[in-house]
Amino acid sequence: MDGDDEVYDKYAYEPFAVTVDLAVLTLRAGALHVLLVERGQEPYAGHWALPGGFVQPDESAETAARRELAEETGLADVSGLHLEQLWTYSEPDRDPRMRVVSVAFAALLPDPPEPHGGSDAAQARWVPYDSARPLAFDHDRILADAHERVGAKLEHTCLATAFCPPEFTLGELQQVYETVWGSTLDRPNFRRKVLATPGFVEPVPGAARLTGGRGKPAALYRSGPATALHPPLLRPSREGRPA
Amino acid sequence: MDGDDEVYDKYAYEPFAVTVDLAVLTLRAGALHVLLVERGQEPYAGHWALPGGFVQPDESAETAARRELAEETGLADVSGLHLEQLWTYSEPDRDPRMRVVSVAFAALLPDPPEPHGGSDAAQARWVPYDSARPLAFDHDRILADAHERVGAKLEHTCLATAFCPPEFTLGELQQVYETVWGSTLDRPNFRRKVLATPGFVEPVPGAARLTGGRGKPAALYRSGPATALHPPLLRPSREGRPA
DNA sequence: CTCTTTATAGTCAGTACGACTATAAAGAGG
DNA sequence: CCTCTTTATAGTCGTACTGACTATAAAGAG
Repeated sequence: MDGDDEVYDKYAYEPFAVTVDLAVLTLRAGALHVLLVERGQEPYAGHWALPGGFVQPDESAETAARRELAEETGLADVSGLHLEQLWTYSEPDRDPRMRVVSVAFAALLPDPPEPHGGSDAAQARWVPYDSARPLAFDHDRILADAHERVGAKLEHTCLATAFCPPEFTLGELQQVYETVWGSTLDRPNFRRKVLATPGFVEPVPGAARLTGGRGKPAALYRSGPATALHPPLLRPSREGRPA
Repeated sequence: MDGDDEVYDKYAYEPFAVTVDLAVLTLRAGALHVLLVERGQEPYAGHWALPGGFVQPDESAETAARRELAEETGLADVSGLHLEQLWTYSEPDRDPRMRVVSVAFAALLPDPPEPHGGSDAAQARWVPYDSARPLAFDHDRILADAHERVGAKLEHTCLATAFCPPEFTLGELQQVYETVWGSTLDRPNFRRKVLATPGFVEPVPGAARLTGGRGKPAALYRSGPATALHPPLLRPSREGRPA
Protein backbone atom coordinates (compact mmCIF):
# COMPACT_ATOMS: atom_id res chain seq x y z
CA MET A 1 0.00 0.00 0.00
CA ASP A 2 0.76 3.67 -0.07
CA GLY A 3 3.42 5.34 -2.04
CA ASP A 4 4.40 8.63 -0.60
CA ASP A 5 1.53 10.64 0.63
CA GLU A 6 1.86 13.48 -1.81
CA VAL A 7 0.12 11.36 -4.37
CA TYR A 8 -2.23 9.95 -1.83
CA ASP A 9 -5.00 12.48 -2.27
CA LYS A 10 -4.52 12.53 -5.97
CA TYR A 11 -5.36 8.90 -6.60
CA ALA A 12 -7.05 7.60 -3.52
CA TYR A 13 -10.55 8.45 -4.55
CA GLU A 14 -10.45 7.16 -8.06
CA PRO A 15 -13.54 5.03 -8.51
CA PHE A 16 -12.08 1.56 -8.15
CA ALA A 17 -14.67 -1.08 -7.54
CA VAL A 18 -13.38 -4.22 -5.86
CA THR A 19 -15.18 -7.48 -6.45
CA VAL A 20 -14.67 -11.17 -5.88
CA ASP A 21 -15.22 -13.87 -8.48
CA LEU A 22 -15.66 -17.49 -7.54
CA ALA A 23 -14.73 -20.60 -9.47
CA VAL A 24 -16.75 -23.16 -7.52
CA LEU A 25 -15.71 -26.62 -8.63
CA THR A 26 -17.17 -30.01 -7.87
CA LEU A 27 -17.31 -33.53 -9.21
CA ARG A 28 -20.60 -34.88 -10.48
CA ALA A 29 -20.82 -38.28 -12.05
CA GLY A 30 -17.13 -38.40 -12.68
CA ALA A 31 -16.97 -35.06 -14.45
CA LEU A 32 -15.70 -31.70 -13.30
CA HIS A 33 -18.46 -29.12 -12.96
CA VAL A 34 -18.42 -25.42 -12.25
CA LEU A 35 -21.11 -23.22 -10.77
CA LEU A 36 -22.31 -20.53 -13.17
CA VAL A 37 -24.92 -17.80 -13.02
CA GLU A 38 -26.82 -16.32 -15.92
CA ARG A 39 -26.47 -12.59 -16.31
CA GLY A 40 -29.66 -10.58 -16.48
CA GLN A 41 -28.24 -7.19 -17.43
CA GLU A 42 -25.90 -5.73 -19.94
CA PRO A 43 -23.12 -6.14 -20.57
CA TYR A 44 -23.16 -9.81 -21.44
CA ALA A 45 -26.87 -10.14 -20.70
CA GLY A 46 -27.88 -13.74 -21.23
CA HIS A 47 -24.30 -14.95 -20.99
CA TRP A 48 -23.08 -17.19 -18.24
CA ALA A 49 -20.57 -15.94 -15.73
CA LEU A 50 -18.81 -16.98 -12.56
CA PRO A 51 -20.68 -16.00 -9.42
CA GLY A 52 -19.31 -13.04 -7.56
CA GLY A 53 -20.05 -9.63 -6.20
CA PHE A 54 -18.77 -6.48 -4.64
CA VAL A 55 -16.62 -6.48 -1.58
CA GLN A 56 -18.47 -4.50 1.04
CA PRO A 57 -16.82 -1.78 3.09
CA ASP A 58 -16.36 -3.87 6.20
CA GLU A 59 -15.28 -7.07 4.49
CA SER A 60 -12.02 -8.60 3.39
CA ALA A 61 -12.01 -10.28 0.01
CA GLU A 62 -11.96 -13.66 1.74
CA THR A 63 -15.01 -12.76 3.81
CA ALA A 64 -16.84 -11.50 0.77
CA ALA A 65 -15.96 -14.65 -1.16
CA ARG A 66 -17.30 -16.88 1.59
CA ARG A 67 -20.48 -14.83 1.85
CA GLU A 68 -21.02 -15.06 -1.89
CA LEU A 69 -20.31 -18.76 -1.81
CA ALA A 70 -23.00 -19.28 0.81
CA GLU A 71 -25.46 -17.13 -1.11
CA GLU A 72 -24.88 -18.77 -4.44
CA THR A 73 -24.78 -22.36 -3.35
CA GLY A 74 -27.50 -22.07 -0.74
CA LEU A 75 -25.39 -24.13 1.62
CA ALA A 76 -26.07 -23.61 5.29
CA ASP A 77 -22.49 -24.07 6.40
CA VAL A 78 -19.65 -23.06 4.16
CA SER A 79 -17.18 -22.61 6.99
CA GLY A 80 -15.42 -25.90 6.36
CA LEU A 81 -15.12 -25.56 2.63
CA HIS A 82 -11.80 -25.02 0.99
CA LEU A 83 -11.57 -21.52 -0.40
CA GLU A 84 -8.39 -20.39 -2.05
CA GLN A 85 -7.35 -17.02 -3.28
CA LEU A 86 -6.24 -17.45 -6.88
CA TRP A 87 -5.22 -14.27 -8.57
CA THR A 88 -6.27 -10.65 -8.89
CA TYR A 89 -7.42 -9.38 -12.27
CA SER A 90 -6.99 -5.70 -12.83
CA GLU A 91 -6.81 -4.95 -16.53
CA PRO A 92 -8.31 -1.49 -17.01
CA ASP A 93 -10.75 -2.63 -19.68
CA ARG A 94 -11.91 -5.90 -18.21
CA ASP A 95 -15.33 -4.46 -17.39
CA PRO A 96 -16.70 -2.08 -20.01
CA ARG A 97 -18.74 -0.12 -17.49
CA MET A 98 -16.08 1.04 -15.09
CA ARG A 99 -12.84 0.22 -13.41
CA VAL A 100 -13.25 -3.07 -11.58
CA VAL A 101 -10.50 -4.96 -9.84
CA SER A 102 -11.49 -8.51 -9.04
CA VAL A 103 -9.97 -10.95 -6.59
CA ALA A 104 -10.65 -14.48 -7.82
CA PHE A 105 -11.11 -17.49 -5.58
CA ALA A 106 -11.43 -21.18 -6.18
CA ALA A 107 -13.79 -23.19 -4.00
CA LEU A 108 -13.93 -26.98 -3.85
CA LEU A 109 -17.11 -28.83 -2.94
CA PRO A 110 -17.67 -32.52 -2.25
CA ASP A 111 -21.08 -33.34 -3.61
CA PRO A 112 -23.13 -30.52 -5.03
CA PRO A 113 -26.28 -29.37 -3.31
CA GLU A 114 -28.49 -29.70 -6.35
CA PRO A 115 -30.99 -26.89 -6.22
CA HIS A 116 -28.70 -24.23 -4.86
CA GLY A 117 -31.40 -21.61 -5.16
CA GLY A 118 -29.20 -18.56 -5.00
CA SER A 119 -30.41 -15.58 -3.07
CA ASP A 120 -29.93 -12.46 -5.08
CA ALA A 121 -28.50 -13.37 -8.42
CA ALA A 122 -30.20 -14.81 -11.46
CA GLN A 123 -30.47 -18.53 -11.94
CA ALA A 124 -27.42 -20.56 -11.08
CA ARG A 125 -26.44 -23.97 -12.48
CA TRP A 126 -23.77 -26.61 -12.35
CA VAL A 127 -22.23 -26.80 -15.79
CA PRO A 128 -19.71 -29.39 -16.99
CA TYR A 129 -16.32 -27.77 -17.11
CA ASP A 130 -15.79 -28.55 -20.76
CA SER A 131 -18.99 -26.90 -21.89
CA ALA A 132 -18.75 -23.85 -19.66
CA ARG A 133 -17.23 -21.51 -22.22
CA PRO A 134 -17.57 -18.90 -23.46
CA LEU A 135 -18.21 -16.91 -20.31
CA ALA A 136 -18.75 -13.21 -19.76
CA PHE A 137 -15.93 -10.73 -19.15
CA ASP A 138 -12.55 -12.42 -18.64
CA HIS A 139 -14.11 -15.32 -16.80
CA ASP A 140 -12.83 -17.87 -19.30
CA ARG A 141 -9.35 -17.06 -18.18
CA ILE A 142 -10.26 -17.06 -14.50
CA LEU A 143 -11.82 -20.47 -14.86
CA ALA A 144 -8.78 -21.81 -16.69
CA ASP A 145 -6.50 -20.39 -14.02
CA ALA A 146 -8.61 -22.02 -11.32
CA HIS A 147 -8.41 -25.38 -13.05
CA GLU A 148 -4.66 -25.14 -13.47
CA ARG A 149 -4.17 -24.08 -9.87
CA VAL A 150 -6.28 -26.89 -8.48
CA GLY A 151 -4.51 -29.41 -10.69
CA ALA A 152 -1.15 -28.19 -9.49
CA LYS A 153 -2.15 -28.22 -5.83
CA LEU A 154 -3.30 -31.83 -6.07
CA GLU A 155 0.30 -32.70 -6.76
CA HIS A 156 1.79 -31.59 -3.50
CA THR A 157 -1.07 -31.04 -1.08
CA CYS A 158 -3.84 -33.19 0.36
CA LEU A 159 -6.42 -30.96 -1.27
CA ALA A 160 -8.07 -33.81 -3.14
CA THR A 161 -10.07 -34.81 -0.08
CA ALA A 162 -11.86 -31.45 -0.28
CA PHE A 163 -13.75 -32.88 -3.26
CA CYS A 164 -14.77 -35.97 -1.31
CA PRO A 165 -17.49 -36.56 1.27
CA PRO A 166 -16.35 -37.08 4.88
CA GLU A 167 -15.86 -40.78 4.26
CA PHE A 168 -14.67 -42.02 0.92
CA THR A 169 -12.96 -44.91 -0.81
CA LEU A 170 -9.56 -44.77 -2.42
CA GLY A 171 -11.31 -45.29 -5.73
CA GLU A 172 -13.25 -42.07 -5.21
CA LEU A 173 -10.10 -40.24 -4.28
CA GLN A 174 -8.41 -41.51 -7.39
CA GLN A 175 -11.39 -40.31 -9.41
CA VAL A 176 -10.68 -36.80 -8.15
CA TYR A 177 -7.15 -36.88 -9.48
CA GLU A 178 -8.14 -38.45 -12.75
CA THR A 179 -10.98 -36.06 -13.36
CA VAL A 180 -9.10 -32.88 -12.54
CA TRP A 181 -5.95 -33.96 -14.37
CA GLY A 182 -7.79 -35.53 -17.26
CA SER A 183 -5.62 -38.63 -17.22
CA THR A 184 -5.85 -42.13 -15.84
CA LEU A 185 -3.71 -43.46 -13.01
CA ASP A 186 -2.65 -46.96 -12.17
CA ARG A 187 -4.82 -48.09 -9.31
CA PRO A 188 -2.35 -50.17 -7.28
CA ASN A 189 0.32 -47.52 -7.59
CA PHE A 190 -2.08 -44.78 -6.54
CA ARG A 191 -3.11 -46.80 -3.55
CA ARG A 192 0.48 -47.47 -2.54
CA LYS A 193 1.37 -43.80 -2.79
CA VAL A 194 -1.61 -42.54 -0.81
CA LEU A 195 -1.25 -45.10 1.96
CA ALA A 196 2.50 -44.51 2.17
CA THR A 197 1.95 -40.81 2.88
CA PRO A 198 1.47 -40.48 6.63
CA GLY A 199 -1.62 -38.51 7.57
CA PHE A 200 -3.08 -38.20 4.09
CA VAL A 201 -5.98 -40.56 4.79
CA GLU A 202 -6.83 -42.72 7.76
CA PRO A 203 -9.06 -45.80 7.78
CA VAL A 204 -12.50 -45.42 9.28
CA PRO A 205 -12.58 -47.46 12.49
CA GLY A 206 -14.79 -50.51 12.61
CA ALA A 207 -13.65 -51.86 9.28
CA ALA A 208 -16.42 -50.00 7.52
CA ARG A 209 -16.74 -50.85 3.88
CA LEU A 210 -18.73 -49.37 1.11
CA THR A 211 -20.77 -51.77 -0.90
CA GLY A 212 -23.65 -51.40 -3.32
CA GLY A 213 -21.47 -50.98 -6.35
CA ARG A 214 -20.42 -53.69 -8.71
CA GLY A 215 -17.23 -55.21 -7.43
CA LYS A 216 -15.53 -55.98 -4.16
CA PRO A 217 -16.52 -53.56 -1.38
CA ALA A 218 -13.91 -50.88 -0.78
CA ALA A 219 -12.56 -49.79 2.57
CA LEU A 220 -13.62 -46.36 3.78
CA TYR A 221 -11.16 -43.65 4.66
CA ARG A 222 -11.40 -40.15 5.96
CA SER A 223 -9.12 -37.17 5.56
CA GLY A 224 -6.06 -37.22 7.80
CA PRO A 225 -4.17 -34.42 9.51
CA ALA A 226 -1.52 -33.95 6.84
CA THR A 227 -1.76 -31.02 4.47
CA ALA A 228 1.33 -31.50 2.32
CA LEU A 229 2.53 -34.43 0.23
CA HIS A 230 6.19 -35.44 0.48
CA PRO A 231 7.29 -36.37 -2.01
CA PRO A 232 4.65 -34.97 -4.34
CA LEU A 233 2.26 -37.03 -6.41
CA LEU A 234 3.15 -35.77 -9.87
CA ARG A 235 0.88 -35.63 -12.85
CA PRO A 236 1.74 -37.97 -15.69
CA SER A 237 4.58 -36.30 -17.55
CA ARG A 238 3.77 -33.10 -19.31
CA GLU A 239 7.01 -31.66 -20.47
CA GLY A 240 6.69 -27.96 -19.89
CA ARG A 241 4.29 -26.96 -17.19
CA PRO A 242 3.63 -23.27 -16.65
CA ALA A 243 5.59 -21.60 -13.93
CA MET B 1 -16.54 -9.13 -10.97
CA ASP B 2 -20.08 -7.90 -10.68
CA GLY B 3 -22.81 -9.50 -8.72
CA ASP B 4 -26.21 -8.60 -9.97
CA ASP B 5 -26.55 -5.07 -10.99
CA GLU B 6 -29.11 -4.04 -8.43
CA VAL B 7 -26.33 -3.68 -5.92
CA TYR B 8 -24.04 -2.24 -8.50
CA ASP B 9 -24.77 1.39 -7.78
CA LYS B 10 -24.91 0.78 -4.12
CA TYR B 11 -21.34 -0.41 -3.69
CA ALA B 12 -19.47 0.57 -6.79
CA TYR B 13 -18.41 3.96 -5.59
CA GLU B 14 -17.23 3.04 -2.15
CA PRO B 15 -13.84 4.61 -1.73
CA PHE B 16 -11.59 1.64 -2.35
CA ALA B 17 -8.01 2.57 -3.03
CA VAL B 18 -6.02 -0.04 -4.92
CA THR B 19 -2.27 -0.18 -4.46
CA VAL B 20 0.62 -2.44 -5.27
CA ASP B 21 3.31 -3.47 -2.81
CA LEU B 22 6.64 -4.87 -3.95
CA ALA B 23 8.91 -7.33 -2.23
CA VAL B 24 12.06 -6.76 -4.26
CA LEU B 25 14.56 -9.46 -3.39
CA THR B 26 18.18 -9.85 -4.30
CA LEU B 27 21.35 -11.57 -3.16
CA ARG B 28 24.21 -9.49 -1.86
CA ALA B 29 27.33 -11.08 -0.48
CA GLY B 30 25.58 -14.38 0.01
CA ALA B 31 22.68 -12.94 1.97
CA LEU B 32 19.09 -12.29 0.97
CA HIS B 33 18.26 -8.59 0.88
CA VAL B 34 15.01 -6.73 0.40
CA LEU B 35 14.42 -3.21 -0.88
CA LEU B 36 12.79 -0.97 1.71
CA VAL B 37 11.75 2.67 1.82
CA GLU B 38 11.51 4.88 4.86
CA ARG B 39 8.12 6.41 5.44
CA GLY B 40 7.99 10.16 5.83
CA GLN B 41 4.40 10.60 6.91
CA GLU B 42 2.04 9.17 9.42
CA PRO B 43 1.01 6.55 9.94
CA TYR B 44 4.23 4.68 10.60
CA ALA B 45 6.37 7.77 9.97
CA GLY B 46 10.01 6.77 10.33
CA HIS B 47 9.23 3.12 9.90
CA TRP B 48 10.48 1.10 6.98
CA ALA B 49 8.05 -0.32 4.49
CA LEU B 50 7.93 -2.17 1.20
CA PRO B 51 7.93 0.12 -1.81
CA GLY B 52 4.64 0.53 -3.54
CA GLY B 53 2.04 2.96 -4.69
CA PHE B 54 -1.38 3.54 -6.06
CA VAL B 55 -2.58 1.87 -9.21
CA GLN B 56 -3.44 4.60 -11.63
CA PRO B 57 -6.69 4.67 -13.56
CA ASP B 58 -5.21 3.41 -16.82
CA GLU B 59 -2.95 0.77 -15.34
CA SER B 60 -3.25 -2.87 -14.45
CA ALA B 61 -1.69 -3.93 -11.16
CA GLU B 62 1.16 -5.57 -13.09
CA THR B 63 1.84 -2.37 -15.01
CA ALA B 64 1.78 -0.34 -11.83
CA ALA B 65 4.13 -2.79 -10.14
CA ARG B 66 6.62 -2.60 -12.97
CA ARG B 67 6.46 1.18 -12.98
CA GLU B 68 7.05 1.31 -9.25
CA LEU B 69 9.89 -1.14 -9.58
CA ALA B 70 11.60 1.06 -12.13
CA GLU B 71 11.06 4.16 -10.01
CA GLU B 72 12.30 2.64 -6.79
CA THR B 73 15.31 0.80 -8.12
CA GLY B 74 16.32 3.45 -10.61
CA LEU B 75 16.94 0.73 -13.16
CA ALA B 76 16.68 1.81 -16.76
CA ASP B 77 15.23 -1.45 -18.03
CA VAL B 78 13.04 -3.54 -15.81
CA SER B 79 11.29 -5.28 -18.69
CA GLY B 80 13.27 -8.48 -18.32
CA LEU B 81 12.96 -8.78 -14.57
CA HIS B 82 10.90 -11.48 -13.02
CA LEU B 83 7.80 -9.99 -11.43
CA GLU B 84 5.28 -12.27 -9.85
CA GLN B 85 1.87 -11.54 -8.43
CA LEU B 86 1.80 -12.92 -4.93
CA TRP B 87 -1.40 -12.29 -3.08
CA THR B 88 -3.97 -9.58 -2.51
CA TYR B 89 -4.38 -8.16 0.96
CA SER B 90 -7.75 -6.70 1.73
CA GLU B 91 -8.36 -6.69 5.48
CA PRO B 92 -10.59 -3.69 6.20
CA ASP B 93 -8.28 -2.31 8.87
CA ARG B 94 -4.92 -2.87 7.26
CA ASP B 95 -4.45 0.85 6.63
CA PRO B 96 -5.72 3.10 9.42
CA ARG B 97 -6.46 5.97 7.07
CA MET B 98 -8.88 4.41 4.68
CA ARG B 99 -9.87 1.30 2.84
CA VAL B 100 -6.88 0.09 0.85
CA VAL B 101 -6.70 -3.13 -1.11
CA SER B 102 -3.17 -4.02 -2.07
CA VAL B 103 -1.92 -6.43 -4.70
CA ALA B 104 1.50 -7.67 -3.66
CA PHE B 105 4.26 -8.68 -6.05
CA ALA B 106 7.63 -10.29 -5.66
CA ALA B 107 10.48 -9.13 -7.87
CA LEU B 108 13.82 -10.90 -8.25
CA LEU B 109 16.98 -9.03 -9.14
CA PRO B 110 20.43 -10.34 -10.03
CA ASP B 111 22.90 -7.90 -8.61
CA PRO B 112 21.55 -4.80 -6.95
CA PRO B 113 22.06 -1.40 -8.49
CA GLU B 114 23.56 0.15 -5.42
CA PRO B 115 22.39 3.72 -5.25
CA HIS B 116 18.89 3.18 -6.58
CA GLY B 117 17.98 6.80 -6.01
CA GLY B 118 14.25 6.46 -6.04
CA SER B 119 12.24 9.11 -7.77
CA ASP B 120 9.37 10.14 -5.59
CA ALA B 121 9.57 8.24 -2.35
CA ALA B 122 11.77 8.81 0.62
CA GLN B 123 15.15 7.16 0.86
CA ALA B 124 15.33 3.55 -0.20
CA ARG B 125 17.83 0.94 0.95
CA TRP B 126 18.75 -2.70 0.58
CA VAL B 127 18.24 -4.32 3.95
CA PRO B 128 19.25 -7.87 4.93
CA TYR B 129 16.14 -9.99 5.03
CA ASP B 130 16.66 -11.06 8.61
CA SER B 131 16.89 -7.53 9.95
CA ALA B 132 14.07 -6.08 7.89
CA ARG B 133 11.37 -6.35 10.51
CA PRO B 134 9.33 -4.83 11.91
CA LEU B 135 7.83 -3.11 8.91
CA ALA B 136 4.89 -0.73 8.59
CA PHE B 137 1.32 -1.90 8.03
CA ASP B 138 1.06 -5.63 7.31
CA HIS B 139 4.28 -5.64 5.36
CA ASP B 140 5.92 -8.17 7.66
CA ARG B 141 3.42 -10.69 6.48
CA ILE B 142 3.76 -9.70 2.84
CA LEU B 143 7.50 -10.09 3.06
CA ALA B 144 7.19 -13.49 4.69
CA ASP B 145 4.71 -14.58 2.03
CA ALA B 146 7.10 -13.43 -0.67
CA HIS B 147 9.96 -15.39 0.85
CA GLU B 148 7.90 -18.53 1.15
CA ARG B 149 6.60 -18.22 -2.39
CA VAL B 150 10.03 -17.72 -3.87
CA GLY B 151 11.41 -20.64 -1.86
CA ALA B 152 8.61 -22.86 -3.11
CA LYS B 153 9.03 -21.80 -6.72
CA LEU B 154 12.72 -22.63 -6.65
CA GLU B 155 11.69 -26.21 -6.12
CA HIS B 156 9.88 -26.77 -9.37
CA THR B 157 10.78 -23.88 -11.65
CA CYS B 158 13.97 -22.48 -13.12
CA LEU B 159 13.39 -19.22 -11.29
CA ALA B 160 16.75 -19.33 -9.52
CA THR B 161 18.52 -17.93 -12.57
CA ALA B 162 16.52 -14.71 -12.12
CA PHE B 163 18.80 -13.97 -9.17
CA CYS B 164 21.91 -14.50 -11.25
CA PRO B 165 23.69 -12.30 -13.78
CA PRO B 166 23.45 -13.33 -17.45
CA GLU B 167 26.44 -15.63 -17.05
CA PHE B 168 27.03 -17.48 -13.84
CA THR B 169 28.71 -20.50 -12.33
CA LEU B 170 26.95 -23.46 -10.84
CA GLY B 171 28.38 -22.41 -7.50
CA GLU B 172 26.57 -19.09 -7.76
CA LEU B 173 23.36 -20.85 -8.71
CA GLN B 174 23.71 -23.13 -5.72
CA GLN B 175 24.24 -20.06 -3.53
CA VAL B 176 20.81 -18.85 -4.62
CA TYR B 177 19.15 -22.01 -3.41
CA GLU B 178 21.12 -22.14 -0.20
CA THR B 179 20.47 -18.51 0.64
CA VAL B 180 16.77 -18.51 -0.07
CA TRP B 181 16.18 -21.86 1.60
CA GLY B 182 18.55 -21.24 4.45
CA SER B 183 20.13 -24.67 4.14
CA THR B 184 23.23 -26.13 2.58
CA LEU B 185 23.22 -28.47 -0.38
CA ASP B 186 25.69 -31.10 -1.46
CA ARG B 187 27.67 -29.61 -4.30
CA PRO B 188 28.16 -32.66 -6.53
CA ASN B 189 24.54 -33.66 -6.15
CA PHE B 190 23.34 -30.16 -6.96
CA ARG B 191 25.51 -30.10 -10.03
CA ARG B 192 24.25 -33.48 -11.17
CA LYS B 193 20.65 -32.44 -10.77
CA VAL B 194 20.96 -29.12 -12.56
CA LEU B 195 22.90 -30.54 -15.50
CA ALA B 196 20.52 -33.46 -15.79
CA THR B 197 17.56 -31.13 -16.27
CA PRO B 198 17.42 -30.32 -19.99
CA GLY B 199 17.22 -26.62 -20.69
CA PHE B 200 17.80 -25.39 -17.15
CA VAL B 201 21.26 -24.02 -17.90
CA GLU B 202 23.47 -24.21 -20.96
CA PRO B 203 27.24 -23.82 -21.10
CA VAL B 204 28.58 -20.57 -22.46
CA PRO B 205 30.25 -21.33 -25.80
CA GLY B 206 34.00 -20.97 -26.03
CA ALA B 207 34.70 -22.82 -22.83
CA ALA B 208 34.54 -19.59 -20.87
CA ARG B 209 35.60 -19.94 -17.27
CA LEU B 210 35.40 -17.64 -14.35
CA THR B 211 38.57 -17.20 -12.42
CA GLY B 212 39.78 -14.68 -9.89
CA GLY B 213 38.40 -16.53 -6.91
CA ARG B 214 40.31 -18.89 -4.75
CA GLY B 215 39.98 -22.35 -6.19
CA LYS B 216 39.68 -24.00 -9.56
CA PRO B 217 38.00 -21.80 -12.16
CA ALA B 218 34.36 -22.68 -12.70
CA ALA B 219 32.62 -23.10 -16.02
CA LEU B 220 30.16 -20.40 -16.97
CA TYR B 221 26.55 -21.11 -17.79
CA ARG B 222 23.60 -19.09 -18.87
CA SER B 223 19.90 -19.60 -18.37
CA GLY B 224 18.33 -22.13 -20.71
CA PRO B 225 14.90 -22.25 -22.32
CA ALA B 226 13.26 -24.48 -19.72
CA THR B 227 10.92 -22.94 -17.18
CA ALA B 228 9.85 -25.98 -15.17
CA LEU B 229 11.84 -28.62 -13.30
CA HIS B 230 10.85 -32.26 -13.74
CA PRO B 231 11.23 -33.81 -11.32
CA PRO B 232 11.41 -30.97 -8.81
CA LEU B 233 14.44 -30.05 -6.78
CA LEU B 234 13.02 -30.39 -3.30
CA ARG B 235 14.14 -28.53 -0.23
CA PRO B 236 15.82 -30.63 2.44
CA SER B 237 13.04 -32.35 4.32
CA ARG B 238 10.71 -30.15 6.24
CA GLU B 239 7.89 -32.30 7.39
CA GLY B 240 4.83 -30.14 7.02
CA ARG B 241 5.08 -27.41 4.49
CA PRO B 242 2.16 -25.00 4.23
CA ALA B 243 -0.35 -25.67 1.56
C1' DC C 1 56.51 -26.15 -2.97
C1' DT C 2 52.76 -27.05 -0.13
C1' DC C 3 48.40 -26.03 1.73
C1' DT C 4 43.88 -24.52 1.17
C1' DT C 5 40.01 -23.74 -1.61
C1' DT C 6 36.78 -24.55 -5.09
C1' DA C 7 35.29 -27.30 -9.18
C1' DT C 8 34.34 -31.53 -11.17
C1' DA C 9 34.02 -36.72 -11.68
C1' DG C 10 32.46 -40.84 -9.98
C1' DT C 11 30.57 -44.60 -6.67
C1' DC C 12 27.08 -46.91 -3.98
C1' DA C 13 23.00 -47.95 -1.54
C1' DG C 14 18.29 -46.80 -0.46
C1' DT C 15 13.89 -45.04 -2.03
C1' DA C 16 10.25 -44.13 -5.10
C1' DC C 17 7.88 -45.08 -8.99
C1' DG C 18 5.96 -47.11 -13.42
C1' DA C 19 4.43 -51.33 -15.35
C1' DC C 20 2.74 -55.39 -14.44
C1' DT C 21 0.67 -59.91 -12.40
C1' DA C 22 -2.14 -62.19 -9.00
C1' DT C 23 -5.82 -62.79 -5.81
C1' DA C 24 -10.23 -61.56 -3.35
C1' DA C 25 -14.94 -60.34 -3.11
C1' DA C 26 -18.88 -58.53 -4.66
C1' DG C 27 -23.10 -58.32 -8.40
C1' DA C 28 -25.03 -59.83 -13.08
C1' DG C 29 -26.83 -63.12 -15.91
C1' DG C 30 -27.56 -67.40 -17.17
C1' DC D 1 -25.66 -72.61 -8.57
C1' DC D 2 -22.05 -71.42 -11.58
C1' DT D 3 -19.49 -68.34 -14.31
C1' DC D 4 -18.35 -63.87 -15.97
C1' DT D 5 -17.48 -59.26 -15.10
C1' DT D 6 -16.17 -55.70 -12.13
C1' DT D 7 -13.75 -53.50 -8.57
C1' DA D 8 -10.48 -53.80 -4.57
C1' DT D 9 -6.26 -55.19 -2.78
C1' DA D 10 -1.58 -57.54 -2.55
C1' DG D 11 2.73 -58.13 -4.34
C1' DT D 12 6.85 -58.18 -7.80
C1' DC D 13 10.48 -56.33 -10.70
C1' DG D 14 13.39 -53.13 -12.92
C1' DT D 15 14.62 -48.34 -13.47
C1' DA D 16 15.29 -43.54 -12.18
C1' DC D 17 16.43 -40.42 -8.79
C1' DT D 18 18.56 -39.02 -4.68
C1' DG D 19 21.58 -38.60 -0.52
C1' DA D 20 26.02 -39.55 1.26
C1' DC D 21 30.35 -40.07 0.14
C1' DT D 22 35.26 -40.44 -2.09
C1' DA D 23 38.52 -38.95 -5.48
C1' DT D 24 40.78 -35.87 -8.62
C1' DA D 25 41.83 -31.30 -10.88
C1' DA D 26 43.15 -26.58 -10.92
C1' DA D 27 43.56 -22.36 -9.15
C1' DG D 28 45.59 -18.75 -5.27
C1' DA D 29 47.96 -18.01 -0.59
C1' DG D 30 51.76 -18.45 2.12
